[in-house]
Amino acid sequence: MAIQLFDSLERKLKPLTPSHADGVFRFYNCGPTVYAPAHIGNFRTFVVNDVLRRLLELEFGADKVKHVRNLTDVDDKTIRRAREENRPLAEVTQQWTEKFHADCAALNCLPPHVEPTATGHIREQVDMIDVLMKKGNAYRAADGSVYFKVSSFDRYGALSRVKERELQIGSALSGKSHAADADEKEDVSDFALWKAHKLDDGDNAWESPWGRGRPGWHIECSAMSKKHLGETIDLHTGGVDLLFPHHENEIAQSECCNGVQFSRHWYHSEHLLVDGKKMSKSLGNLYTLDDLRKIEGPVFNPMEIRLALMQGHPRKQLSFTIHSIHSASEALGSLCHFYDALKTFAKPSGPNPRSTTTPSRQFDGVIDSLKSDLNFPAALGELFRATRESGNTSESDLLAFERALRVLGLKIPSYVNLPDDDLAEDVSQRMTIQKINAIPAAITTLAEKRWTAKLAKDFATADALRKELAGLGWSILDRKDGYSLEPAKK
RNA sequence: GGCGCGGUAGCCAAGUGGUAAGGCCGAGGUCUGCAAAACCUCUAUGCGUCGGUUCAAUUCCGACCCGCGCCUCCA
Repeated sequence: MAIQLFDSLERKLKPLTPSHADGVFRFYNCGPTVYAPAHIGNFRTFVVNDVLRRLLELEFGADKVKHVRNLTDVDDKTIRRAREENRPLAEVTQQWTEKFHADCAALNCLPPHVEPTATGHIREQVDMIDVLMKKGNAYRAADGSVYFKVSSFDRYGALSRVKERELQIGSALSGKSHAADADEKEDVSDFALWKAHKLDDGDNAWESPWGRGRPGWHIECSAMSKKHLGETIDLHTGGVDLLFPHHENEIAQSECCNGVQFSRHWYHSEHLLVDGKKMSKSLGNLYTLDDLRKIEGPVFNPMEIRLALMQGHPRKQLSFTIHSIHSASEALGSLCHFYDALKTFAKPSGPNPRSTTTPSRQFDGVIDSLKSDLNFPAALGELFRATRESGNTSESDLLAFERALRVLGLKIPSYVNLPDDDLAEDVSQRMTIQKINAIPAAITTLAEKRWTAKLAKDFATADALRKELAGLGWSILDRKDGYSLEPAKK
């Protein structure tokens, strides 16, 4: 069964297939603008794309997928941030690039094979603009900026189905002018390919045939996609808000420049909603990973966030609340127990059983649901259902479970390690160790006292100490041969 | 005004022309000094409202109500 994915352009499910002779599936995903920490809405999109990447690799082979995701490191926002902080642009974007990478790693998102930057591809962008100028799809305005002439491209609006005329009406009705560039453009719909240098841009300008300036936002993806994946790519993805104008403009630029189809397939993931609205600073409902880390404290596990972000269908808006994390946390906990039980009872049959055992079909429903338009809720439903129905004894079930987890990109904290465990990456987060490290000495002392009292069957004292610990925000959990401490659940 | 999406149990959320996956919460049970954990069981005669088509509609069609997004260099 081929991977079926909704195509935003043709508006129907289509199978994903590589089109180039080398069999490599070419996949471009619009990345972040690096001027601030990404919020969890951004990460919803990146998690969706991460699962897609993992699914593609499962389908075509790890060496048959090329995933490119750009970094926008020069635009109004990055420049403004650098100016406000009185720092060089490159320093600011470097800082936020590193933060982005750290957050992605925490969420277990695989790095793309190529992560090109806009400032690293000025030449490629200039070259494309040059072709567009020569072909008559672009013009230079009085101030030295270069604009794409939307009326020169018949198919403009095919993706967003927004007709040029309606666009103008819309602009007029909303009473908002396209402020900065409005005066120089021949038509409201035209968009900047090259922005002439302004005072506020500072040093952030490059030479071009049209004078000093910097590239417009849209051209970077066209240029970098072309350079790293070729003129026709197999899939282009991003958040819905990029559908118009960003992706519409990319199609116009690339197809006018190259004369061939730009992307064979378009895919857009929907927004994460918080309090029923799209996240925004002005509404005060914007969460970064660090915001959630602060709220959750020492029990914070980024996998809970990943799981929470996967609760809804990627093409539908998803409601996120703090309760979502709690819900995901509990669900993840049950997966942990299942995984431990499976590892304990599914006795390895040889020195390296994983290499000779075939995964069972127990968790195929997970993969099948993902292949069916990335149906996350259905896939997770299958995961939990199959978990409950599993006999807990089969080694091939263990392999099947691990394969399902890998595609979902879920890392499961585990107390049990098999001697031949090749899943170091998947069990690297040792919950116990993390938690023990975070326990203050005073708490440990109280817990020891309570344990002693319990062994002496002095339950009154033991219960009093448990209460005291609870008051301090810690719960004590008795185990078979001891106890463990955990921060009290909220 | 244009374009698009959605309204399913307390919350989140799949799905189907033939009678509602899954997760969380809640309830009961087993276990346990207690608690927790774990495990088991239960929890929508109903899928925004009103019509229509049909042997049969939550699922198709129409109208209406409500919510959200894009039309601003927002994932």
